[in-house]
Amino acid sequence: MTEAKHVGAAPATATSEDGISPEPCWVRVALDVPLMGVFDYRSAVPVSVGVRVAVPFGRRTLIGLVVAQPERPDLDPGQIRDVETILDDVPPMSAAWMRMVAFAAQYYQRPLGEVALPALPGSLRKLASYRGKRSGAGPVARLDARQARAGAKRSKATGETGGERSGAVAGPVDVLPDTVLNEAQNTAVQAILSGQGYRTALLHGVTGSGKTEVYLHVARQILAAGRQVLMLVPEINLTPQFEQALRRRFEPVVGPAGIAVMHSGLSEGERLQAWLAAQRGQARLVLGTRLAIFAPLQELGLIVVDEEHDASYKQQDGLRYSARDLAVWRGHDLGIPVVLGSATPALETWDHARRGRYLYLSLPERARIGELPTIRLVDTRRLALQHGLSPHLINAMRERLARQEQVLVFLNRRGYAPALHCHSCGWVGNCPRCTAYMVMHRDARAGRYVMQCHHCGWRQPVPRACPDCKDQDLQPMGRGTQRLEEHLAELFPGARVLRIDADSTRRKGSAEALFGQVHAGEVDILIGTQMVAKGHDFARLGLVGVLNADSMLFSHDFRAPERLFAQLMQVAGRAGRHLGGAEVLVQTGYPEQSVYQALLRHDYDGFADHALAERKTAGLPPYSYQALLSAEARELAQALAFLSQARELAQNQVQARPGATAVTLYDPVPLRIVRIAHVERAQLLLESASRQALQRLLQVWLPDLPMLAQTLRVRWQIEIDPLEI
DNA sequence: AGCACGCCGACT
DNA sequence: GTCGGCGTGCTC
Repeated sequence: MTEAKHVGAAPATATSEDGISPEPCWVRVALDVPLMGVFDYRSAVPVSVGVRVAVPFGRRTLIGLVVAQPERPDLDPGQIRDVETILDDVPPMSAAWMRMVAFAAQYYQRPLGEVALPALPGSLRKLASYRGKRSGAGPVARLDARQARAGAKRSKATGETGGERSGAVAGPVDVLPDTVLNEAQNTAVQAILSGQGYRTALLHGVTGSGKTEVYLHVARQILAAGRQVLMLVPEINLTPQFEQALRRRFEPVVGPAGIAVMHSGLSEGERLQAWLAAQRGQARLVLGTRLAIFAPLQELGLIVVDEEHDASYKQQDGLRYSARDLAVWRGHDLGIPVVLGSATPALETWDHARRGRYLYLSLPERARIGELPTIRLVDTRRLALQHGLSPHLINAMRERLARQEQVLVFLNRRGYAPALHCHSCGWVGNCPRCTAYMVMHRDARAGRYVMQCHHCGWRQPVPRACPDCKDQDLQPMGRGTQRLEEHLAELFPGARVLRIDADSTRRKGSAEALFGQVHAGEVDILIGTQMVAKGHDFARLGLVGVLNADSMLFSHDFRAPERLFAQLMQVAGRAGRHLGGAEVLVQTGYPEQSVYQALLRHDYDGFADHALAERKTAGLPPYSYQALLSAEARELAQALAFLSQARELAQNQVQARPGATAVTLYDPVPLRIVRIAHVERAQLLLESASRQALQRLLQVWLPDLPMLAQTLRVRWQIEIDPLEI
């Protein structure tokens, strides 16, 4: 047995004073490998649960997390290897944190290590950060040393002695200059704070109704009570103003170090710094994207999830967790309040509120000046459209522009035209690697057009003639934001037109710059994709035109109307918060659709109740629970074969347990876009009225799949509570 | 997922 | 003769 080395604090003593080796200790370690289960190791000294260790694994060494100290190992002791290093440069992860990752691993059907380790900053889980570097002390010691040096430099410069410790809330919190709340906001704050222990509240209010003020007032009380606050937002880059607001309000109390930001855009060092600040209790308030739900917060007293309906809370690769759902779980586990805020709550959330499982708090009107914009539908079925624009919209734009107001034209389709089409033979340009149209793009710098695949990134020049019939009459089909920009510039020659989409904001910081132009009033007509729908409050925006909204309705996904409603409400919310009399024109060929009718009345409640009734009839979520098995292979047939054999295995499992709540196994189906980058994909949906029944089936079924996948040469993954099917 | 072992093609 | 292609087998 070799002696485990320590990194950081106290050295380990493997042998006692008299030189006799004590009994070895067993440690159970979670590793970030795609193998179900945990791995036992031998250690000379006991290692607490929640401590990281470096262990040999096959031919390499990995950092793992100790999850148990078993009496006996699972394996024959002869097969068990020794812990190489105990990494005790940070305190053990708390029992509560361990519970959370264990729950997530179990619920999302992944190995514990694949959840726990990626939840740590990279430098704490990669051995490279402990090797080779000078002083060898590891990333934490290096960071602390650097900060101590920086601190010494600062205090030398300012003549101060002590460092700025902001571990605890300093001074009376009531000194804060707080805004005055309206009655509904006040009621909400009181209701959230009045309960004892766990409680999830749905804070329902349109854009501008003052949800943020409610968060801030509640947070202030929690901070004053000496607890930490976690605030989640969908995308940190779209809401730097959120951080500004927090800093303005809370920096005087908790200090600059009292607020930490966590998102995927941070560098390795910044990430570690924020994580340590949270872990050590220096950060009292953590603002972050979905990954921040795993922040180690020992004194957590409140979790806020802003725009809780937003799909960004669901991770779409690796561990497919929902940060919103984990927030509710964590709040429940810790016995603390959770606030879910939205103008258009997810129907799952709405259902909980309706049943009284969540506290329902409504902020009915806009808190500040301004009224809700008027929404009008423009029935495009009998209209002659000009470049896709109805006469109504064009006229309304004229009027608004004449009044020096800004106009937003919303079109959720980037590029010049969604396809290239041959008028004589009907050929349409497809991606050579995918079963998808190539999108025509205008390369502004080169002044010419290129074809681009939005699924795999493939690019090629625009063909001069049709590859099939050699006809040269190739025409762009449909309209993207670039083409719309061109048309609008022709239609409104005097107007300053700006386009904001993923293409025009590719370079870092350019989104900020473009939004800045809009805010500064340097833009008359703004063209935007969904990028413009989130977060920004355009003070001088008098009119929003929505093009092509119907395309979202045609999606086969049962959540399409819900997403459309949320998106349109969100876009409508951009308009005239301070202006008054703002208007939203939605062009549609289906004005009688209930989504649009509800939208006209700003009637989320009506829409949601109607949609829920439909879901209930159809047995769809939230009245059932789903899991999605997807498979990819070179040939669709392989993927389908894997899925149908998997389905058979599941069928056997279902039949083996009569009396259990039924789990429906649908037929395997190819994905709508079958091939992406030469990989063909299919999926199998599982559904049950009982979450437990579904979970139990998955537990016995999934272990059979790796072998099946290997023989059929198929890659697969399981997603729990899929958002898109 | 890595990482190595293991057998078959074009080259310093 | 090797370098290297990725098939498959294993990891407490």
